Amino acid sequence: MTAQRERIFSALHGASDHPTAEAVWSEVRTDMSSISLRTVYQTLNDLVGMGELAQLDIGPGPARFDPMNVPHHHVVCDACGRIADLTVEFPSVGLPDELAGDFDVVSTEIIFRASGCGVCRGAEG
Amino acid sequence: MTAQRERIFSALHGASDHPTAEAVWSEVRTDMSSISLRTVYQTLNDLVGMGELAQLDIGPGPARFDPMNVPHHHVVCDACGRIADLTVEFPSVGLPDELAGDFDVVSTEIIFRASGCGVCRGAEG
DNA sequence: GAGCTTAACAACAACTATTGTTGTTTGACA
DNA sequence: TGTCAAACAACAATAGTTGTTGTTAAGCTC
Ligand SMILES: [Mn+2]
Ligand SMILES: [Mn+2]
Ligand SMILES: [Zn+2]
Ligand SMILES: [Zn+2]
Repeated sequence: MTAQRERIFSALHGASDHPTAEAVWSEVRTDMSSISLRTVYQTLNDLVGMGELAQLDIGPGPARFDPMNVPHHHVVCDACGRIADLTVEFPSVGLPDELAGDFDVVSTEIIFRASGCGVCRGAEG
Repeated sequence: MTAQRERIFSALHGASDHPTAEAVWSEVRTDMSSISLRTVYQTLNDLVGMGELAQLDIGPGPARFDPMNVPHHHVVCDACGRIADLTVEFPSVGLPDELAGDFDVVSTEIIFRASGCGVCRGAEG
């Protein structure tokens, strides 16, 4: 673990908003002005590979990175882009028997999509 | 509705595999050799805007387009990229009360991720 | 059917997000 | 201190998608 890796890791754990790679870069550059965006991408990919981070690809735009390493779900506001965590479990959600033999399911993601949220509504009045 | 639009629309309804824009382009070009990829993207976007199609952004790579206009869920094989439809409903899945006031939820997507599937397994032996 | 109008089109350029490449730095260790 | 490997920064390139613009073609008027 190099200084860059540690700094990126801590930046992510300090952010609860599922930042993009560029957002992480922005944050990290306040301390390490010479770090390259390439290194941030590389490190984030490594951490995802190690299972330390999750990568969220929710709709168009850049990938978001998620420091929470317990499985959880998300609520996405399509108006402002906010992504909230949802630690609730839904044990009743499973693949029907007819498909269970076809697919080796390893995880289940639930995404609630919203047309607006408290932050949006608050921002405009 | 122009000939191009009609052809793109029919190409999508003839494909059950959630094709990419490029795949649609490939298919359509067998008949209309001069159609541009730009037109395919434009038309697909228009159809999504009209609610005739859904756009799926599942993980990295190009967007996939979905002709089924009843809400449904998906099973994704991360090994081969196959995406299967799941018309089962999960009525028990909803946003917990504590967040229901914050987010104006308009839809719910469930994605089952698989590490392999019948097609993969069959293909290698 | 010629002339006007407008929407859609093809061609091409630009852009965003991400990854490939390569030479340099850094830090562990002999 | 010299050797080595891993990680890095700089830069180039790629994939996917959208912006722009001049051209074509369909619909309407007379
Ligand atoms: Mn999360
Ligand atoms: Mn589908
Ligand atoms: Zn919002
Ligand atoms: Zn498969």
